[in-house]
Amino acid sequence: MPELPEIETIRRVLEPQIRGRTVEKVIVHRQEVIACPDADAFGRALAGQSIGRMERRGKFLVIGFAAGMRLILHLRMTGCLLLTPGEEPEERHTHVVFRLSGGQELRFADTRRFGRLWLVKQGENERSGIERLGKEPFDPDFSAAYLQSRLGKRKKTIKECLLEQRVVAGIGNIYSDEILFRAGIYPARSAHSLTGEEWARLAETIPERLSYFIEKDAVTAEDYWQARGRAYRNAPFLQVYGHAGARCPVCGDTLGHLTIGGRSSVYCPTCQKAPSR
DNA sequence: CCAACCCCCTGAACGC
DNA sequence: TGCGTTCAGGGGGTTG
Repeated sequence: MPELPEIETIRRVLEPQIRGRTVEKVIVHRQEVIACPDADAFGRALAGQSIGRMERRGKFLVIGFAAGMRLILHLRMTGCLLLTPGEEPEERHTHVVFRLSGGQELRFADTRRFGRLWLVKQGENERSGIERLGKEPFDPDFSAAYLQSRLGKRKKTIKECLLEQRVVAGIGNIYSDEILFRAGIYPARSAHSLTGEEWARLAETIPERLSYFIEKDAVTAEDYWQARGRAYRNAPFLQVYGHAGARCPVCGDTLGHLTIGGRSSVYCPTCQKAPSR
């Protein structure tokens, strides 16, 4: 589910609420969601630790502890993090519970169990993939030159390229469609067919769209809790994703649908011209 | 390096 | 209404 804007929202809501709290106890219902170390070592290492900063890198969340220890989380499709009073009944599919000082619990729930947690010491990354991520869209070095150097010779479609976390960190299926629509680029174009001007437009549009959706996604701690950690509010602002068959908000043409790299894609046939051939 | 394919799970929506 | 099928906004691993 969540892509960069939603992960950023979770970070903004939770960080001020959990920072400085102590993890009193860890309860693991499903060991398989803990990628490393094993569940016992995971709980032992965290017990008594004080929570430091919570950061985002791509679609990963990283919670810092003393001595450089980090808890890395990836929510994948259906994972969610909920901070809730300990006396509240557990949501279905709650797999890991962090009991915090003050009576609150931080709970990781995930219907499909694709999400993973890694607890790593300073310098380690344990194949979480976080070390292999490409540039953050908000990195000052993020540029047309960077995109072109990484993708300019690729045969793959530009849409598939935007989904590659090793190139740009944080874009998923929804926002790749929104970005390509905004940039006026047909999603099934081969990356190597893009012009310099188009790379420049993409480099501008990627951070622009992502910040726009981060703002639209803003939510209070109370609303986040009410929605049980699933307060995704961007749907009303999506221009193309989920709107195949509807009118293009810019030109009024009928939005089309394509399958690209096995992923559903929506685009405007007028605003995003397909190559003639 | 790259592309093509496989796998992991549950639940909602769809089609008959 | 019921039931089988398809699809979903994530990523990793293996093979050629």
